[in-house]
Order: sequence, then structure tokens, then C-alpha cells
Amino acid sequence: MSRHDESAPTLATVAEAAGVSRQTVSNALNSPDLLRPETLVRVQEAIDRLGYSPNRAARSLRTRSSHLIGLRVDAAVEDSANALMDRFVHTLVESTEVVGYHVLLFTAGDHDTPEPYEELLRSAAVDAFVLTDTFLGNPQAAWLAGRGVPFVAFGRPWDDPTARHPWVDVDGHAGVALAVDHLVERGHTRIAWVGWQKGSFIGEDRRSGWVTRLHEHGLSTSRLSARGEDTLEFGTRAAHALLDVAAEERPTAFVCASDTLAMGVLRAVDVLGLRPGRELGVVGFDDSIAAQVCTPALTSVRQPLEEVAVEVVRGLGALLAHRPVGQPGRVLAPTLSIRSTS
Amino acid sequence: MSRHDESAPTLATVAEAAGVSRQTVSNALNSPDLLRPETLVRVQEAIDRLGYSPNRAARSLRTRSSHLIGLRVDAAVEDSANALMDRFVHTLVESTEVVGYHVLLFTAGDHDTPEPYEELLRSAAVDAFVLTDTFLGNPQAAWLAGRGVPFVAFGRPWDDPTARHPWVDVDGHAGVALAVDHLVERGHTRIAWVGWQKGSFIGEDRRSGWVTRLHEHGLSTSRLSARGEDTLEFGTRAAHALLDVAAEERPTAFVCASDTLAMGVLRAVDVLGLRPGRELGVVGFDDSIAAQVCTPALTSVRQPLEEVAVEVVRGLGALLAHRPVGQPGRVLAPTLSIRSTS
DNA sequence: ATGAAAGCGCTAACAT
DNA sequence: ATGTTAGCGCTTTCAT
Repeated sequence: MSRHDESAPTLATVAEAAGVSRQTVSNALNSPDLLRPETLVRVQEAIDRLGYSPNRAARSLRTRSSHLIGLRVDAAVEDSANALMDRFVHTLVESTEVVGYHVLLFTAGDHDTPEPYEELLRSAAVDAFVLTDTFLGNPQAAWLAGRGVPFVAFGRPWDDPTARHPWVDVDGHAGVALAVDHLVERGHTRIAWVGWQKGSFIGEDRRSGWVTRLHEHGLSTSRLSARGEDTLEFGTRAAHALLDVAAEERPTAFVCASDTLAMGVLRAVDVLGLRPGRELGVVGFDDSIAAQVCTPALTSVRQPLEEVAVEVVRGLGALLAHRPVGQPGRVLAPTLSIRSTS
Repeated sequence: MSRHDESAPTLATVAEAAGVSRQTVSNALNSPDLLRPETLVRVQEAIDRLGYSPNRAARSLRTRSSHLIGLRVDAAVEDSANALMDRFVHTLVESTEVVGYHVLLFTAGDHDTPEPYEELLRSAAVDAFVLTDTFLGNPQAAWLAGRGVPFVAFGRPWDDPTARHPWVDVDGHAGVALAVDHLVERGHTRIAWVGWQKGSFIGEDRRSGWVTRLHEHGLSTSRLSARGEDTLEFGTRAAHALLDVAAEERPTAFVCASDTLAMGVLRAVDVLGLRPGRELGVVGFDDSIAAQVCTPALTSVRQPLEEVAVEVVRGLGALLAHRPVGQPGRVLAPTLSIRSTS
């Protein structure tokens, strides 16, 4: 309860304590090389002794930059394994702190409108945004870019290859190709795809890895593909449907567009009394916590989220320093976390 | 790219447009009842027309309150099912927005020091904190309270019942009792406990639900308890050890202190060829995503995180308005999500 | 290398 | 009910 009495030290307090002017203290903080080493030491001592931290509001007001980055949080979806956020957010916060920024969370309701973004920007609450809900090739990117809102996207502008905003993405095609190679190596020749309906750019990207790679291995893709929504239930239904054929036509492995779908496939496999990893291979996508802890543990394509976060912050840095971005996009390679189901 | 030219409207801009003084516009925003209805409408129109939002930095500087709440994010732990944050954070952000606040994320490194908290507070970056890492009865609470840092804790001050800071917690004892009742109802009489080592207040709270309830049902607890670290591996080891006894001494059900432990138990159960939900009951704690999507789906005690978040924000409101908190703590009741393993 | 003056946009206190 | 004045703590510009 000591804090309430004493009012926090300001530049003036420190200046007086160090026997210099306010301006010199400010310089000590922002352009230390302007000071004589001797003075710098004296000022620094006063700062430490008084426990001074510059007031952010005052600094923001003056510099017109809050040093805050906006990140939208969606409602947590139940019954879905795609909880990538935890991993991503932590590294994002850590990386932004290194460059002197913080992350501010906000919600945007159900509607995809630019309103909350613009409000936050107008009120100078944030300097820029990180976009993550890129499920359908983030449509927000288009209207935010059009309105001059500064942001970096996790996810490619699939619908507009000419877009100039900075983005970072993970190579879904390559990730699935990794999964296919792995299964082929394990001796599988009939490898099925369980993915999302057409219209999802990400879904098509991932699926193309399956198609391409299977053909490159000289394997057929016909009658081996199921598409639907990203739910456990659809995964289960799809697996049942794909397995409900003559024995020689039956797939021996499933590659899925998400861990959620893969968990659904495992449900079907369990009901049919098959053992994943023995009679049947299953590979998911996202390397979610659920994939890691379930029994049998799910082999899954792992997105390098930590790397993504670091790259996003790099992009943010360039954006806020008005450094020209040569090449706005960067695609990172995923890896395969091999576990018991393959 | 239009935004860069025009400088954002200020109070003065709006005042001129509406033909009133700056102060009147400020009042329109902060004390609308001070204005004549007619004037209010005119000002409001000008605000809407110009798309004015008050500058947060200026407001913070003047009012000495950032309207930001600090929330520490830890590194996401791999191979652990305890990802409660997603669910909690979303509601927290939503609730804070309702009362005009935003959530700011920060990290604190590995060391439990008050430094990052104090820094954020000194620089007026945040008005208060939400404490969530209450694993061991949040020791931070003590030193933060001692230093006059305003915060609301998710988690009781187990080690100091006289603590006066506001907190919200979930009744672990009651949650486990729920699990025990459910298993007894299903006909189980030898119900084992897989939990954490002594010294964890939360662990003891949850375990006490098992002990008490078993005794109330006239059942024995002897040789039915295992304690260790909160890992998948320990859950597996504990289950093996508990099951490696004479048939009549063998537990027929496991209640676990966390979903992580429960997932570990399921590993052992799988190896032994037992079927969870048939020969053996397993109940976890946290109702994590993994519990929901794994096969068989795990019965688990569900914490009312959304309610917790709402209560936390309520506490924050009282704290920041310097409203006296009659009773600083509030314990919420968990529920049981019944699935296939029981 | 250091200091003085001005002002960022807002609200609290005091007029009117 | 509305206007005037002052100042929150900082940085930018210009003097010295």
C-alpha cells in the first residue's frame, strides 16, 4: 500500500536528482550518445535509484505511437483440436517485447467488419495489427489494406496475389507432401484424403500436396478423397464412407486437413476395431495438444508457429519504421511430428 | 492509403464543426447529462460525421489511467492438456471491453519476480493485473499485494487466508466429489486417485474431494492413491503401479487431478488392453480440448472459466473504482462433462 | 553537450 | 449549460 502515497517519479524528478535538465534525462533515455559519459552515468544512477520508468501515455501522446499491437481473439471453439493460438501468442508477445512493443487483445464480435480495427487505430490505441484468422484466405486483409490500416497477416492473400501487405504463411502443400512421403515409406499405397470443401484456399493448398505427391509416387487418388466441414463428426463419417468398400479398394492410411478431422477418423477406426499405426495409418495437421496426448498419439504436420511469430514481428518492424518491404510474403516450411498412428 | 494524409480529428475539430467549445464536446462524451439535449445531438452528429474517437494517450495522460489490464502469458507447455487459457482469455477480453477496458499481454520470463509487473505499473501501461498462474496457490499474490499492485487473482490465497485482495476460484474439492459420485453411481467401489505431490494447495483441495467423498460412501481409500508430477508419463506409471496388484485389490476407476494425468492413465489402460468406459472408469480435470476430441472421449470436471472471467472483471471494476470489496473471494462450482470413459 | 520553450489531446477546476 | 484556463509527462526544435 506504499505506492499510493508517493507519486511516480517523472523526468523532472530525475533531472533534479541528477542535477541536470529534464531534456538531458530524456536524451539519456532516447539518445544516450548525445550525453557526456560522465553525465550519462549520473543520470542513469538517478533513474535506477528513483525507479523511474517513462510514462507511456505521455510518450505516446508526443510521439503519436502507442507501441501497442492489436490482436483479435476469437471465441474458443469447443470440440475442435485447432488451438494453435497458445503457442503462437506466447512467441508473438515475447518477440514484440524485444522490440519494445506490447500486444493488446480485442474482440470483433461475429461480424467481419473493419469497425473495431478502425476504432482502435483512430483512438491511437494501437499502431498496427496482427491478423490470424486466415481460414478462408483472410478477407479482412483486403478491406484493411484498402483503408490503409497497417497490419501483418499470418496467412497468404490467396485471393489477390498482387496484394502488397506483408504476410507470413506456412506451406500446407509441403506439409501434406511430408505426410504422404512418410506413409509411402511405411509401405502404404492407398492413401486417402479427408479435407475441407472446395472454396477454402488453405484446404486446396493442403489437398494439392496429397494429389501431387501421390501421383509423383505413381499412386492413384481416385475414390480416395472426402471433403466436408472441419468437425470431428465429418472426419468420422468420411472414414466410415471411405472404408466401406471392397477390401482391395480400401485405403490403408488417411491424411487429414486438420487434427480435428484426424481425431474424427480415429473415432471411426476405433469403432471398426482397427488399430491405428498397425492396420491403418492416420496423419493430422496442426500438431495440436490433443494430437500429442491422445492414445494412440497422432502423427501430425507441425506448423512452425514460433518462427511465424518472429517473422510477423519482423514484418511489423519494417511496417512501423516505414521501411520498404521488398518482398511482402514469406512462406515457412512445416515439419512432421511422427507418433504412434503411422 | 488515405489515412496518412488527413490527420485524425480532435476535440477542437469536433468543437468547431459543432459550433461549441472543446469542453462541451468532452462533456458530451463523459457527462452527456450536463448538455442540453439539443446541443448533445448537434455534437453527436459532428462526432459521427467526422469519425471522431478520443485519443487514448491524451486521455490516459490526463486521467492517469490507461484502461488497460495486464495479463501474463506463459510459454505453452507441450505434451500437456491444460490449455485453459483460450477459453478464459476470450471471455476476459469480452468482459473487459464491456466496461471500457482492454487486455494487454506480457511475459515475465522464467523468474517469478515482481519486476515486470512493477515496470508496467510505473510506466502507467496498465491499471491492474489479472493473475492466473495459480498452480501453487500463486505466491505472486503475496508480493504483489505487499507492494500495492492492484490485481485480481484467479486462484485462492491458500497460504494466507487473511489476504485482502480480490480473487475468484473454482471449487476443486466439489469437482472431484462430483466425479466420485458419478463413478459410484456407475457401480465402482474401488476408485483410485492420481494426483500431484503434497505441497500443491490445489492438488490437496482436489484430492480432499476424493478422500471425503469416498469415505462418505463408505468406501476405502487405502492403497488407492498415487502422487507425482503433472505429466502424461507419471499418469501412465501411476496407473500401471495401481493396477499391478491382486485382482480383488485392483481399482476399477481413476479420478485424476488433471486431464494430462488422465491421458497418461489412458495410455496405460490401452497397453493393458483394457477398455476405458467398460472395464475401467477414468475421469480427468479441466475438460480440455484433448478430453473432448480423443477416443474414447474423456469424462472430465469442467471449470466454469467464462464465469470466472466475468467475476474477475467484476472484481477489477470494484478495485479500480476503489469500491470496498466486502468479501474479497468467490468460489465457483465446477460441473462434470460426462463422456465415454466412465 | 546541455537547456528553454512549445505543444501533443485531453479533462478537472473554475468561471460565467 | 457552456466557456476559459491550466497542466498531465513527454519529445521536438531551436538556442546556447
